[in-house]
Amino acid sequence: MQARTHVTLEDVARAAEVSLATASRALNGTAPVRQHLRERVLRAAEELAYTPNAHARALAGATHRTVGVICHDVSDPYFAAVAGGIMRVAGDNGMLVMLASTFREPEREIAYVSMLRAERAAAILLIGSGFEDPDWERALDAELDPYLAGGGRVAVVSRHRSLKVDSVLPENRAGAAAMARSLLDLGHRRFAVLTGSQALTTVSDRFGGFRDELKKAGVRLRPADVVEAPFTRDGGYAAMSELLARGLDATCVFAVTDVMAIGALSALREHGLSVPDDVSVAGFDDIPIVRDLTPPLTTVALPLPQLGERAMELALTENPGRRRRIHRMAGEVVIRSSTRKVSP
Amino acid sequence: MQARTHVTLEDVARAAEVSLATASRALNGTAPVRQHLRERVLRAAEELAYTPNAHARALAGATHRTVGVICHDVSDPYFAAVAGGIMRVAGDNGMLVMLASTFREPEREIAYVSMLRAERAAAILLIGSGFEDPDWERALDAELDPYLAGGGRVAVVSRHRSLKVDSVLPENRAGAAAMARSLLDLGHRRFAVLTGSQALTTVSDRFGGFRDELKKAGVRLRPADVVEAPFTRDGGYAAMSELLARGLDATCVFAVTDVMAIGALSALREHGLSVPDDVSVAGFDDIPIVRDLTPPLTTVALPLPQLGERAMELALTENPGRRRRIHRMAGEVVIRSSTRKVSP
DNA sequence: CTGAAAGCGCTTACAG
DNA sequence: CTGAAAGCGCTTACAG
Repeated sequence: MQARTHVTLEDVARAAEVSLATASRALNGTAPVRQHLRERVLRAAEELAYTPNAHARALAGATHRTVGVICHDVSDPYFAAVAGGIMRVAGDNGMLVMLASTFREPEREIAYVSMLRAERAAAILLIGSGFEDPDWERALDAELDPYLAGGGRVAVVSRHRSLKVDSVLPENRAGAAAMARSLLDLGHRRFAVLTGSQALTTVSDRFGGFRDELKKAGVRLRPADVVEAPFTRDGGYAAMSELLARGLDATCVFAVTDVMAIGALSALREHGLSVPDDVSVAGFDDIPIVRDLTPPLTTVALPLPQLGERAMELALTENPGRRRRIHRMAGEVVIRSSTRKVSP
Repeated sequence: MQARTHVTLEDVARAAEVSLATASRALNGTAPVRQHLRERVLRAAEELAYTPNAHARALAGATHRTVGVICHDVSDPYFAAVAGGIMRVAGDNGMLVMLASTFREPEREIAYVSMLRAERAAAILLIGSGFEDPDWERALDAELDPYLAGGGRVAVVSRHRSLKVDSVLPENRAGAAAMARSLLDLGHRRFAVLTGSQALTTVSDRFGGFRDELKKAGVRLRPADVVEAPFTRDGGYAAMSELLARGLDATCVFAVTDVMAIGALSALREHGLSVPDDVSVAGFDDIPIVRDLTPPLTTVALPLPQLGERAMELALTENPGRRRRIHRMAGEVVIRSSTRKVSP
């Protein structure tokens, strides 16, 4: 066992020959302290390499500058981009971020909310699609409700929530519909779609928006045209491979995320098919890497870092009306070279 | 102002009609408590949605399950991959990770170490290349030394440190040398190198290893063959563009990181040059995306998630000998299609 | 096995 | 402006 001997405020006060209260005030600037005393305190703190104990401060009532962020997977490029925005705003506000990866296990998410609650985080951010699962929603609310009741702030990105929490909502449905229109405009009539689990609200919104817009134009998606796979690069690769094995007859493949589209692109290349000459491919998100692909990917661009920034700002900002604030973020179709015009 | 009323252990004890001590022991299992009392406590805690105050626990002496991780930028694919490993091990050990992005500002790094020290994090991980800057080293040590003296654990990835801290060290120099040999074997004799700031130890190791190995083979790099730029995709793009503007006469371009290589690839494509037919390109790191590029990138593969896992394990594991433990991780040259054979 | 009490390291009314 | 003291919410010897 290591002797965990820390320098305390009391050590500083003694060295500076002042009271605890004066040392505290000098260090925090919370109340005026005469110049020469302040200097003595600061010098003592410096010499002793004093660092206040954040736990003691938090316990004694000072506000704790810590926010919790829960995501599915830090190493996913989508989240990495959103996290960039979160970290920027957090850093600018002197907040420390506690980050947790759930690896898409709902129980982990609930466990982390509980830990963050225990840490008395000033705010909790939930990033990424939730599940349409009433049991899970209920268990999550059981953690979130008392947290909110205790004055905690919660903001979510990409989640429909019955709860009254502030939300940043990408317009998934509208974005996917706009993409459908763009692809129809290019002349495509036969589509295939690569989706993740339909239990994820993001997936069902994007898929639904795409499918409904096609339907309006009289284009139907048959069940065989839709392949569901994990929400990852390898999922996209697997889904595309399956489609190819069945004999692809679409002229255009829409993947509900760029990450899946990247896997699809690799599957097509390995299969000897050329994009966009043999088949067009489109994605959703506009993660940074997709413009460096060959061909660069057509996609629905979401302002990823801003999603994180807005969420952080909502969480950091007082909510006077106490009503749920919703910040919608539109996606924009960006046509790059992975899609081409065809004659219908 | 919000009334931050939390349910406390005292509330639970009262509801269960036991003493504070018994409630604490029942909840933590730190000492035997008779069955019927324990059940009463657990039920009361459940009903009141009680969450222990982590600050009070930490202050009262319980160990705090929190680790701090400091990196340059969460949204960099290199770090995202390393972070994946860190989060996995942290999650398996029930630790909460506090993550900070320095955006390559040395002062921020020092400020974050100080914050993590205040948080009494059980361990601090420093991920990513340090600078060769004595002032900064000294200021950092001034924070780290008292932390270590207080029983804190520190582990670093990709850093040379004079300090006695556990380290995970990718073999940058050897990896770059191996890459040089592979490229020489392919017949290349005229090289260009895209580097980041030479003040970063990672850069100087990789660049040095590459250059020295070429020299052994009698191949010299002229100053004009080396372009320094920011350690990012855009830096690689800019460096490559500059090289092209000057009239590229190399048959092979080595970028000291994959991220820079990606930018270089895009610059080449926009310039109408084909890789590898017109020029070969190689990188370093093997971030996940590079195998999905067209052409897939030749690179020195580092086991990125393992770098994070090892660092976390070092930090979580008692160090009996109290000596600096160094975990070296070899890189492996992976030849993909971005490089081709040429006749010298 | 159980409880009363001290103590962790701060902050902040409350007097002066 | 300064200090003595209470209190934040726990854990853990110390008695019993």
